[in-house]
Amino acid sequence: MPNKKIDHALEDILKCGFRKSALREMILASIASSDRPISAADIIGMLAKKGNACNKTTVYRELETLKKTGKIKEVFLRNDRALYELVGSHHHHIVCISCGDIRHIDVHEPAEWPCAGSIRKQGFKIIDHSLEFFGVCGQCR
Amino acid sequence: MPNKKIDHALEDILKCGFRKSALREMILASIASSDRPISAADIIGMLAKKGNACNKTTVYRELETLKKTGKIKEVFLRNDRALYELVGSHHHHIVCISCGDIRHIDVHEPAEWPCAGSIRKQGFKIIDHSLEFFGVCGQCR
DNA sequence: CATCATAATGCAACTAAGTTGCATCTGTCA
DNA sequence: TGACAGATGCAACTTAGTTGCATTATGATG
Repeated sequence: MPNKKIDHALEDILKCGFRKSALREMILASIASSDRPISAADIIGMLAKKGNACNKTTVYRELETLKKTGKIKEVFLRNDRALYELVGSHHHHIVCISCGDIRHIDVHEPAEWPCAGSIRKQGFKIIDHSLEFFGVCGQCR
Repeated sequence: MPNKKIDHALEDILKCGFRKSALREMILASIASSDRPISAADIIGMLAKKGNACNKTTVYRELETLKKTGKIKEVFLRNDRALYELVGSHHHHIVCISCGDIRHIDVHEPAEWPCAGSIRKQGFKIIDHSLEFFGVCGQCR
């Protein structure tokens, strides 16, 4: 199944001086196919299941490249492992503190947070923000 | 310097079936004395500087106890290490993606987030939330 | 289309955060 | 004050992530 979004991202990566490779495409596709942020271990597992065993070093380095080129972002939802998701529509998450399940949610946010002015006054340049809700999901209650 | 807040927390911990100990008090005091979330390694370093060398296992176990008894909370601001702060006034953070510096900020939030209703409708019980701003601090610009 | 610089990949060894089992010590309470 | 259970330290372990090095493959250029 061809994916325009992924193809476009790969072209863009090419312009940054990186190359196209089957593995790069598969790793990007894994992240794109998931409806929640996934870890390096998740990616290795997904590729292995499709018969594409892949070294963990390669995955970690690839995640670094995709991050540098702005294709994916790292999200901080638990400390034991890094999670990654496609950069795209801005959204937030609900995290179950019991089973660890993570889902996307849409939040109507103010165009400008009330605190943004005072943060800027400290000389801090805001690049991104996160808003996450922690609790117990329906399954775990 | 005696600290009422810490003494009260220790009394409360006692009621939970745990005991008072010099180390427990020092670890709690370390966290309380910092104006930003700190890591297990930070705590070990702070205690060592005061001449109170302490095993890392003890620190990790203590952090677990303090978390269970609701005295501290773990915050998710970077994946490479867990950070802890005192439970108390609800607040948020600004995180410098260049130097890693983390500071508290006060945010005027809505009493109820617009999305809270739809999250609850999914059967998810919200216990806590986080709102963090990532960017570049004045020092790093 | 052949060449070549450089990016991509894998492997093994390593680092560092955090965990576990076990022996010993100590605070609390009857 | 004696005993039980929690607190502590130590060593060994687990696991996410990193690094150095050798090999392979991509794509720009002539």
